[in-house]
Amino acid sequence: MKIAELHSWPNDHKAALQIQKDLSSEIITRAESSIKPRIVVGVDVSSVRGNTRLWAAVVAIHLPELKIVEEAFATIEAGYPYIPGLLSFREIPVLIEAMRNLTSKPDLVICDGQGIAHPRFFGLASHLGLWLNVPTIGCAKSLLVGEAAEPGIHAGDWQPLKYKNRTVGGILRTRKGCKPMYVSPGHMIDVDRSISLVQATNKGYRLPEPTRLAHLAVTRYRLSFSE
DNA sequence: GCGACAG
DNA sequence: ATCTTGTCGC
Repeated sequence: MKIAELHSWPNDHKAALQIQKDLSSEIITRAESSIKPRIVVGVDVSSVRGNTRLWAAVVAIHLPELKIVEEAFATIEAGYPYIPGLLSFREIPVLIEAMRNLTSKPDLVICDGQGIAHPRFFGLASHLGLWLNVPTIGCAKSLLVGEAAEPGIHAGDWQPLKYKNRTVGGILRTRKGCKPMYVSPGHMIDVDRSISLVQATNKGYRLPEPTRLAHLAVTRYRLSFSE
């Protein structure tokens, strides 16, 4: 068990890398259940250049209607800078705080970052999923690691994302003619199900609805502090 | 050593 | 991620 490390925070980069390596073995890369999720939560974090404060919004959506059932927020001082590959150590504390303010019980969380499509197979979505013990999907707007063929131009077209001889996710065209999304399992889910659930939560925009609404919500929340 | 690099 | 206007393509 590496659960102790799950709740201990790294003092330096080297410790952070080791924690990711150790915890990655705890990640389940298959579907925990075949039951369709009803409550899907989108999460997003916002900040301001030149300031260390972070704001977070979590938005619970009901499937398949894609309607908001609840929103929750939190803001704290960042305890960690942004370092590619170590994003979760920066964003998880404020996300945990926001999740504590949510009364709905999520069946699935969609994160704005990578899952196992990560140098040590332990991106933000994996870290958050392990911490919350909830199925999670990483749905990022750009690539961190891996290689894939260019997906077709139509919505729904996708290609497997490979990294170090493993299929770690897929590059998914969520909207015709738009830049694709980088989808990977976070925890307790597999690649195929991650792809299909991102599509099931898409409402015709590039971003899946939970993520899109969380982004709008966190921007609104952050701006409410400067007035 | 060099380039790449989620948010 | 943030800052920031108009502009091009489906």
